[in-house]
Amino acid sequence: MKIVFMGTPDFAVPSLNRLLADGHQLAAVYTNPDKPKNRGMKLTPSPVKVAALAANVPVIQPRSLRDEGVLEELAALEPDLIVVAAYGKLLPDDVLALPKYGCINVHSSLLPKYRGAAPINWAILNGEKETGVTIMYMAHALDAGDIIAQAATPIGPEEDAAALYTRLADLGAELLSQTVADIAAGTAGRVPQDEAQHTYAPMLSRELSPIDWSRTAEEIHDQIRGLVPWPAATFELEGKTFKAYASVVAAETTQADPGALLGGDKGGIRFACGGGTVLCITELQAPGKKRMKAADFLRGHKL
RNA sequence: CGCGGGGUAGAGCAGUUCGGUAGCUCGUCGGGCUCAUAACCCGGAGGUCGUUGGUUCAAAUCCGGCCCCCGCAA
Repeated sequence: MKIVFMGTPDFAVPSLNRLLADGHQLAAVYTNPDKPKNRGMKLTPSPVKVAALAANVPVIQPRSLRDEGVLEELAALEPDLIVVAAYGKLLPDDVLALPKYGCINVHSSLLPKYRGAAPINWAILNGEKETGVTIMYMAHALDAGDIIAQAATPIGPEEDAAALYTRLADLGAELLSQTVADIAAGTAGRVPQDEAQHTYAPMLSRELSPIDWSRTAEEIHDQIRGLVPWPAATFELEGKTFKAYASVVAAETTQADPGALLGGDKGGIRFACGGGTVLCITELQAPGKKRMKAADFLRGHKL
């Protein structure tokens, strides 16, 4: 099977590597152009580009798939199949129609739920107990194509988005491997999505960060782990804005107003939440400091 | 040269303004108390103060170069 792969972030890397390990011919890898990132605005290649170069696969980085000559270049590769995983661009209809076996996408949710940019985070933010990955044919509308295969997995009660991200990337690669084999064998299924059930998982922003202590401890716990590692849930303490990276819902209850600081010890820093519930922040980051356990923070700071 | 914060004992911090014996909390080791303890009491070990040059009688502290870390921004 002659495949063109399109992807950009870490999520796509296991899928690319799995296709290589399965012995498929990778005609080229498309990924977003190197961007100025981080301190000093250094030009940084995408994780997929790094992986592709390591495997000696040609890398193509068009600014837009609609630019002059891009379609021709892609057509010249004569791919049997285009595999997309978090590429970060919509594919024009011309591209969708190009490969013999079509274009398929690895998406990190159980479609039709959580179409869009941040399905992993939103599943946790919404307190879902289960999520998964979907391989589907790509259609004109975003994440709306016919489903080929799905794999579900439970979300651990303490699991954060970063951990789930890694797990789903591996699960997606596994499912992709099977699916490509099924497509080659002509045994792949094709089931339309139930449009009535679809929801969207929009891009994250820092507007989601501030903790509203009037929500329940459970909800805030979901917010904290759903926003790891970025943009991270934030709260105010002693006039500074801290990021919260991990928490546990306390067994105790309180009469204190939501947001009240109840205390801090080896277990963490406890705050009153909505409905008398209590949340214990166990991992945090002060401005200019590294991410650390709440217990470590308390060694140098009296509350 | 995009903007800002930071590097001091195993961990987290204070001390830097105004140079003058390396300090706090925790951990760790030893001893004590206790039915017992992550509690309490006593004692000890552990730091080239990121690095490198300079100023000075004297530098964690003042001045210059460099390295690394964090946030913003993307």
